Parts: sequence; C-alpha cells; structure tokens
Amino acid sequence: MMQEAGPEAPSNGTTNQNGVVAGAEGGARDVRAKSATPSSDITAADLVNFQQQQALQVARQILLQQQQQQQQQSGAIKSPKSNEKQASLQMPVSVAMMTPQVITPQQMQQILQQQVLSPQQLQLLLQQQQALMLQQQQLQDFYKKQQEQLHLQLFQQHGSKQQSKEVSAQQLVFQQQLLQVQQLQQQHLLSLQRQGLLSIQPNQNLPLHSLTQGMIPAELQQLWKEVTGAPVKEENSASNNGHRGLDLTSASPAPPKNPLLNQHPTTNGQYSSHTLKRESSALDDHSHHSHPLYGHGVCKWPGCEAVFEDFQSFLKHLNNEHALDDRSTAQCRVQMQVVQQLELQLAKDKERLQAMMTHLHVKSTEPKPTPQPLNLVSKSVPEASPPLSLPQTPTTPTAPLTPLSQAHSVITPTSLHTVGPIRRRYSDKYNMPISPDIVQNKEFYMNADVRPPFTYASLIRQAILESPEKQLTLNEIYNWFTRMFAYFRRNAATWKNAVRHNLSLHKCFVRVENVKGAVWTVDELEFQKRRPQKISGSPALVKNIQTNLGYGPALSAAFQASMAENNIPLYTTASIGSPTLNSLANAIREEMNGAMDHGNSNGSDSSPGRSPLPAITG
DNA sequence: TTCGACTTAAACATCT
DNA sequence: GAGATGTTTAAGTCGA
Repeated sequence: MMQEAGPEAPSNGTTNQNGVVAGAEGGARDVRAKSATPSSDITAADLVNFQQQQALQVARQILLQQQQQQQQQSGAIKSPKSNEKQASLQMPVSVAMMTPQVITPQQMQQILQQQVLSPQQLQLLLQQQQALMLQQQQLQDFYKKQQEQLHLQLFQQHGSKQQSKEVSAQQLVFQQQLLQVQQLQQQHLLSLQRQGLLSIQPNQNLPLHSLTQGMIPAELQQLWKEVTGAPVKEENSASNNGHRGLDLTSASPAPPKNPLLNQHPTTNGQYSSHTLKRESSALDDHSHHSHPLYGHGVCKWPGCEAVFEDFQSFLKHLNNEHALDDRSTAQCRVQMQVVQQLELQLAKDKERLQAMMTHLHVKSTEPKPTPQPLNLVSKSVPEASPPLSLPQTPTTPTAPLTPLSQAHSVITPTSLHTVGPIRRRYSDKYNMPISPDIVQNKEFYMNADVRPPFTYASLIRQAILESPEKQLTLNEIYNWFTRMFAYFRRNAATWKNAVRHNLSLHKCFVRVENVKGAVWTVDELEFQKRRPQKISGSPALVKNIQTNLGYGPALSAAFQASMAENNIPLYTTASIGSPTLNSLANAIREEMNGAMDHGNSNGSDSSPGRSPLPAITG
C-alpha cells in the first residue's frame, strides 16, 4: 500500500549527494581579503586632491555658466575687454579653491564620516558638498567682482541710466542666484543631518581625533576618555573658523595605524548608517520600549548609565544628552570601532574554526595515511559498535566530529554535505553502544538537521535501552528518533519504514505482547551474535583487530597509553568546546572496550554506562 | 568477485 | 476505509 510513501521519499538515496562539498570547501577556503578596502584607501590627502579636482571642474563650469548668463543679459555692455577680465577671474578662484581654507566644517565632517561611509557615498556627498560650496564661493567672488566692475563702469561712464539699470538687473540676478545656492546648501545640510551623516553645526569644532581613520586601541581609549569624560568643546564657534585653516593633509594623511580597523569600511559604513537609521526609527516608535539603548531602566549609551523611571524620560534624556553632536558622533565612532574589533575577532575565530574543520575533513578523506582506528576496530569487532560517520553537514560548525573514524568512508566530496538519505557506509557492525556519542552530542543532533552516523539497528537498540523498562512500542521508538534527532523530524516516510524494517529484520529485536500492546525489546545475546564469529572469543582478536585495522603497534600502544589516562588528552583538549571530540574519545574507548569485551567474555553488555577502560588498561 | 551489512523502497497483511 | 503496525522481498551501496 505504500503507506509511508511521502513526497520526500527519494527514489534513490544517492540523488542528493551532488556537489555539496565543493561549496563547503569553498566556504572553508573563504579567505577574507585582508587588504585594505576601497574606503580605507581614501586618506585625507586623497580627499583633498579629490576636492581640488572637483573644485576646479565645478568652478570652471560655474564660471562658464555665469559668463554665458552675463553675456546674454548684458551683451551690449560687455566689451571683449570685460570678457577677458571675467575670464581672468578663473585663475584666482580656482587657486583659492585649492587652498585648505575652503574646507568647511561640513567637509571636515564628511571626512570624519568617511569611515562610516562607503566610497560611493563619500564621493557623492563630497561632490554635492563641494559643488555647493563652490557655487557659493564663486557667486560671492563673482558678485564682488561684478560690483567692482560696476563701480568702475559707473565712474568711467558717469552712468548712463540705462546701463545703470542693466547693471542693477545683473546684480539682482546674481543676488538671487546667490540666495538660491545658499538655500540649496541649507537644504543639503538639512538632508545630511536627517540622514545622520552630519552631526554638527557648521561652526562647531571638530575633535582632531575624528580625522584619523585608524585608531589603535590606545587612541581609542584616549578618545573614549575625551568623549565621555571631558566636557564638550563646542563653544569656539567664532574661533572655529580657525579650523578652516586646518591642514587636512597633515591631520591624518597617513594610512591607518591599525589596519584591522579599516578592513571593512564599507560594511562598517552600512552598519553605522543602518544603526543610525534604526535608532531614529526606534525613536519614532515610542510605543515599544525595546530600545537597544534602554534596558532595565538604564540608559545604555556607552558611558552613560543614567537611570530612568520610564521610557519617556529616557527618550528625553536620549534626545537631550545624546543628541546629534560631535560628542555623540565621536562616541558612536568609538562604539563602531569596538564592534568592528569584535567582528574582526569573530571573523578570525570563524576562520580558525573553518580551518580546523577543513583540516580534519581533509585528513579524514585522505587515502589512508593514518590508521582508521574506530571504524576498523569496530568492523572486525563484533557487533554493537555504533558506526561513527561524520555528520554530513559541515555547514554546521558545531557538527560533532565524533564520526571521524568513519569519515574516510562516509565523507566523500559528494556526500559530505548531504542531508537527505544517503548510502552511508557503516563499516562497524553495531559493535559499540552509541549512547556516549548520542549523549554527548545530544544537543547537536537535536538541533542540527544532520543524519546521525549510526545504523538504524543501533539507534533502535539505543532507544530501547534508554527506556526505563528496556522496551518500547514502535511509536515510542519513533518518538525517540524524532526527539533525539532533528534529522528524523523529517523524511518520516523513509526512516519509519526503515525502523520497522530493521525491527523485523534483526533477530535482536524481539516483539513482546504487553498490556499496552506490542513492545519491542533488545535481545543482547542476539545482538552480540551478529558479530563475526572469527573475532569474538579470542584475546588475540584484539591484536588482530588493531593490526588489521590499521593500528600499528606504536599507535596501539600510544592509544592504549592515552586511554589509560582516561581522558585521552589529545581529544579532550580539543573537546573543551566540542563535545564531539570528546565523544570520539569515548567512542574509541567503547570500540576498544568492545573488542576487549568480546575477546575476554561473551556476556559483556555494551550498554552505555559501563566502564570499558579497565578492560583495556588492565 | 564475492559476501555480509546496511539502506531504501515497496508490497502485503493485520490490527485499531 | 484510513492509518498504524509488522513482515517480507528486492535492489543497491560499500568495505573487507
């Protein structure tokens, strides 16, 4: 009846094994570019150069337009001489634009913000800003010149009325244009402020630190002290113009002292931009109090920790104390640096983890340079050892490495990432109890959609043995599977059928009629019987196992020695953060113990909880 | 190449 | 009748 044929049931277990490893390996080899990003390449000197070039272009354009307009408006008045005079204005203006004096607070703020802007954003803003500044400057200069010229003409010609009117009209036009440009600039500034890209008023002072792109931790600390402890120096608005003369090229033309801080400027820029936008949106939404800067009645602004009774008070405080000023901006930058540092650290650790996993994977897929301990041990050893195959989803960093032993046979370039049913090779023969691995990787198997590297028979047996009465109904076995393994929460049609099939197939599973219906139990003797006869029973078997299985004498000795320590240092060290390796050690122990058990006695149960170590070490 | 273990799919019977 | 349970067969993979 195909009662369990589900949509997910694959027609062939090998269909979904294709090419996953390549991607994973590619990911593992995802070497992050350490080189400077475009943004980090932009130094203050570059900015100045860029500004100069932009200024030249814009100035020429503006002058050209102005000249054309002037020619149109007062063509009769203009003599070739005056045109020459106008043309001669280009030079001083352009030169003037090249001087640092034209760097306004806005521009400086742009530079300050450069680390949080993408290069594209930066260019765009700079262009806009520069164009507006230039327009204004040009108009002012031009207006000045026009006035001078006007006076000259008036003096020379003693002012014919008509000319005077035309000149007045010219003046009016220029004044209007000047006003227009000023308005545009105001709008531009407003828009910048709205976007959170500009945080200070034109006359506000800028901390010199802000001009440095890369900051070493000491600088960060110093800056943090300044911005959190020292009062804000925003009073020198008048003398602030002194910063106009600030030589940016000397301010921070040097490359970042700490290259790490500038590795992801683009990302950083996006982040900061998003953060600011998010904050503004959060501020807009006063209904919810899950403000990231507000928690447990405390302002979480770095270095603040002010206590508030309600959210509204906090919001007021936030708007008043942490408004858009240079102090807040600097604090924000510091916080960004902190985050960036953490992200870098995380990236490093991720990379390290990837390298570790890649290394282990490569090792496991190597032809056979190293012995294949567990797998082969269990193979020749009789039943019970749970096959230890590597989980097929390296994408999950927490993938237990326990199954290393079998990895060489299970992990293949095409199968490594397979999540669906695959034809895995369990070279062991249920030799060992799987409980240590399952227990220690419980969390992993419960959450990761990874096929457990154990045979159905092993799992069924484990489920039954874990039950208080050592017996389970079929449904309870199902439940155990789904409870213990995320993988079995899907593909039910496949694995449930397999479970039933295994229950019926293996004699070790005995169906018992119970009051609550039919339950399944494990016949351990039958389970043990399934082990190859040639192995069981002889102490020499173990040696045979170890040698046959690739355990050289030295390795065997070393292995047993390490086992004697009961901790298996090699693995326990690595398993500090990874229960998998720890379970690998347990599995090895189990494997070895299983072999010894069968070598020494037949009755030994391989159930979890026993202490296999003495069997090996003596 | 053969064999055994294992997985998967499927058909079928029985029971609830 | 539908679904769950249980049995059996067949085909295929894999390692020894």
